[in-house]
Amino acid sequence: MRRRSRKPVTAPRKLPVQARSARLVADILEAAVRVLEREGAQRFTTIRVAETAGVSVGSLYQYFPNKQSILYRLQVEEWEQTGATIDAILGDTTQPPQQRLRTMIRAFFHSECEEAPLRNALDAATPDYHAAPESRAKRERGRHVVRRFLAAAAPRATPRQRAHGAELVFMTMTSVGKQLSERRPTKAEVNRVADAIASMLTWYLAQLGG
Amino acid sequence: MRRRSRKPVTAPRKLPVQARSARLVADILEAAVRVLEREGAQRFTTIRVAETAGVSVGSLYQYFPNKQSILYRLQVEEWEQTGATIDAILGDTTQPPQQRLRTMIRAFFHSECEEAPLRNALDAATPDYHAAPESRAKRERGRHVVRRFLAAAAPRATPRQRAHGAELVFMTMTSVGKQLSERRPTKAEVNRVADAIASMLTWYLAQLGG
DNA sequence: CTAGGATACGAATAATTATTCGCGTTTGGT
DNA sequence: ACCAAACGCGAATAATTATTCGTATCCTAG
Repeated sequence: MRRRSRKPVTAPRKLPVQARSARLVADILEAAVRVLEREGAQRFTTIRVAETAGVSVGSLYQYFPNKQSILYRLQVEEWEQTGATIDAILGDTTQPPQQRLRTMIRAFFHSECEEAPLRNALDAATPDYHAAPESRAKRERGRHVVRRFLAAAAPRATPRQRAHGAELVFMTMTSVGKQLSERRPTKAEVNRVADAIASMLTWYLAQLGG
Repeated sequence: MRRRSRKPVTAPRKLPVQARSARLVADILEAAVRVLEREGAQRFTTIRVAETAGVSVGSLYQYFPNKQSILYRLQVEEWEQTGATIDAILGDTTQPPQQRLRTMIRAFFHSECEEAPLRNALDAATPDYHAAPESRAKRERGRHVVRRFLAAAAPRATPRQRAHGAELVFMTMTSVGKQLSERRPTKAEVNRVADAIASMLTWYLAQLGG
């Protein structure tokens, strides 16, 4: 299956310099998404990705040191995108905090549900991604954004309380969003659950010192 | 890797009739748990399980039709145990509903965290377990228990509201519990999160018609 | 005590997979 | 037009794995 390799899985073997290789890398990443969505984590193989992309395995391995690196790259891109969305909504100071929280959770849940097959397969294919420093850094940044939001949402809380509150908001949001996405819910269901979660968290933050 | 087989993965190939084979089956299940805990889902192989159990692969395949059936059996046993605990706590009418909810969530979270390596590996090793009818039945029973509890916790809510409430309680509890367990938290952290979640859910149920 | 079913064994089988490597092709600068 | 580097290829390699099956051993009923 796998040869032993302790090299960092994220370091590319070679960087694309000509236009054709840049397109090749893009094609591979796009194909990887399609393979994950259509075949699932179990059937995510380098040969299948290469075939789907219309290139050969050898070409794939010229720009990705191993299979994991493709998956890691997709994970990073996923989180960067949703992270930016969260950041934008929570930082929109033209809205009152509770409105921001509700809007953000709705957006997050819908995003999770729309890309459910991809995200679930991606999570299943990268069982140790959470331990990776990249993942920890991304989530730390997410928690930081939420913590800054809490300065507005719970101004009278102590820093310690705010840290706990941010952790709770972040954890509840991400975990419920993930589980909800596994059920393939309707839009109405998503909104219902999102609003319930947002209401509970709003109440919690008010208790904390809103 | 795997030969095609469309037979139900849960049907045992043969039932143990003599004492030694009954012990063999027990040894295999016990070894499977240890392999999952110590090696993880990725390294869960039939040979490793057989070796750990001190038996041969051939013997293993005499009582389990395939690798999946071992994992499915462990999943079923896991959920039966925690399901019974939830049932007992929520049904204890000597306590007020909000107290029951808090106790149950604490117990559930601690149970999840204590067995985190096993549960996480088990989930990773059975990516399609949630689609299996056995799993759906177990969770349906769990939701039913929560729904019955809501009759006491939110007596003035409509049946529809109670159904939604039960879904929310169940989903929040299981998803947050799972995510929490992945962080290897201290007991104090577990209690803090459990109490926060319990408080939020209690407030939500009160809004619903407590 | 003994035969026949139950049990246990583990090397062999067959399939799958990640990754490599040598060779032919294309590209872009001069 | 030419050449060196970049690129692309895919059969070959090596490792791993689930599962089978022929054979040897054990247990128990009669």
